[in-house]
Amino acid sequence: MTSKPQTDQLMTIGQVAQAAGVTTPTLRYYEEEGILSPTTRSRAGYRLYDAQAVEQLQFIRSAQAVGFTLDDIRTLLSLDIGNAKSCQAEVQGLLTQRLGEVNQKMKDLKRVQAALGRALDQCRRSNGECAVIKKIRPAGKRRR
Amino acid sequence: MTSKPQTDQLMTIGQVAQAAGVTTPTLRYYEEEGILSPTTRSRAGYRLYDAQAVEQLQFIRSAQAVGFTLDDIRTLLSLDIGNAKSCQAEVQGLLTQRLGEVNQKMKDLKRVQAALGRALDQCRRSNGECAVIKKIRPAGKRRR
DNA sequence: CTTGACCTTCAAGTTGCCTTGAAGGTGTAG
DNA sequence: CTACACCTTCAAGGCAACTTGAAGGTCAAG
Repeated sequence: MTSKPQTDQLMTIGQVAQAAGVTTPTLRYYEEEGILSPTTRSRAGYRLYDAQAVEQLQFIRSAQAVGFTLDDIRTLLSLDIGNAKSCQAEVQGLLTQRLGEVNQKMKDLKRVQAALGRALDQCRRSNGECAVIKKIRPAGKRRR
Repeated sequence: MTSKPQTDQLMTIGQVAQAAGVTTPTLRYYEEEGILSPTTRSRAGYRLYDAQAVEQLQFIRSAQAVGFTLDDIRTLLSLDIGNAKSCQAEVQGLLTQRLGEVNQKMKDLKRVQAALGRALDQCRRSNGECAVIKKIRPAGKRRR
């Protein structure tokens, strides 16, 4: 047969999950929630995703990491972020509003960064002094 | 209670809640979780907080807004962020690690910002074209 | 001394975002 | 044909971070 072209290949749920660093139940959950659906299904009913899905998942995880809910993200994705073709005053307004939220988060993040930086600075400055050995918990479970 | 708690005065749970924009059950929950405790109690058992509590709450809400869990935040606060006096190699390591996470979040946030910016840009560029009026949901419930 | 806005504790309920388990079909290698 | 690693659906379970409700105590104002 003709060798399959690299571009536009479809992937199974397991391959996408692996590539994006999520689990397969999570992908099924995202479909159920209308956040990310497979491009098509195989004859046997297997979910098949295109390469774009991995990029979208990366966007989703980034947005989640900075505090957006899946509900927020669904709305954002519905605006066809990246290759927007929908654009009404309403859409523009929503985008502008969300950009405002992002800017607020930027401030929040800088505040946290500054606090950590200050603490670390003071920590280094007063070195070789502290006698008390504080027990540090190994930083709870990552990623909600 | 006194209607004007000016300098260095202690505040009741309701006053703190109002000043920080949270609810009183949330403050009680934070105490239960060991995240923020009142400085003292009145004779009748009322929680009394000092002014610092409001600042700490602002830090907590900022950290939450950018995706840190209360568990993360408890750890950070236990390091006495702001006026650090504890400092061991372990603590320094943890702070450095957390700063790394913050930097990752900065990247995530910029990715989201870029995507929104791109969409808005394309939106403005192709104005007066789109015929389809898309129904926009009024942006789900804010704050997880 | 009563009213009404505060405060208290304790317990149960809710929402978001998955995770885990059961029961079974699919596809390729040996 | 048999393993075996995939895939399927459906249902239940779990954890974080609150929220809500019940039952009652506190306190300055009228």
